[in-house]
Amino acid sequence: MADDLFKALADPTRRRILDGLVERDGQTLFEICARLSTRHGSELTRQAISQHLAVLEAADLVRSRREGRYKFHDLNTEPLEQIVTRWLRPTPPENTA
Amino acid sequence: MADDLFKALADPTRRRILDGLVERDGQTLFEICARLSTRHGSELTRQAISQHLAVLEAADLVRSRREGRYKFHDLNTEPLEQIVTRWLRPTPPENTA
DNA sequence: TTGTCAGGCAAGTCGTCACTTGCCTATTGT
DNA sequence: ACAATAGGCAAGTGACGACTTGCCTGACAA
Repeated sequence: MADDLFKALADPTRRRILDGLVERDGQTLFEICARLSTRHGSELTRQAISQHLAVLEAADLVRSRREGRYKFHDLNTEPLEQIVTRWLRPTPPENTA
Repeated sequence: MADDLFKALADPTRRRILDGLVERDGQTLFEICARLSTRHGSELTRQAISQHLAVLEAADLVRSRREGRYKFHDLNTEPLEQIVTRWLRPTPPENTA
């Protein structure tokens, strides 16, 4: 679980995909490809991106819904929450003795 | 920079090292080895751990200070802050010390 | 129905990463 | 001085990950 999460974040392309989904949620595979190509000079194949999306889905960072021949990808930031809280000193409980 | 950070977090052993440093900061290499061995059943070589520490240092997640023949390793959580804030919807700055 | 568009599966290549082995340096204690 | 301790450097191996190529399925429009 945590393994999938950090593995997913380890790749720069996948991080850029997440960046793109923050800007605009619910993109299709081709939209994501186009974005990576124009925004950043990515020359990756559609299949490459598709595989990246699979990894992101495995980490539950991206969820997909199918509609007809389209498949939309939505960002899920939930898993990110636990990342920092794992290593940050137990934040000062403020008013808990 | 971000590249080093996520690469560093991608490995489970390195994450456990960070866990250990949260518990007890300023450990030496041998202490870290011992911890990984006892706490988790790690049977990794000293050199393996040493290399992991180098990666963590490259990501600035760990800082080391040398004293005589000892080298102490300190956790630095600073780089972790930017992780979540990258993808979380712009959170209200409110408490920026 | 046929062509096109969005996406998927599978195998193969290549590079990188984790880990080991072997040897070396520096500091400390007796 | 000598041995033991804490750590470092470098080359080699094996596995996994990123990416490509080639082909296939399913949905929609003419």
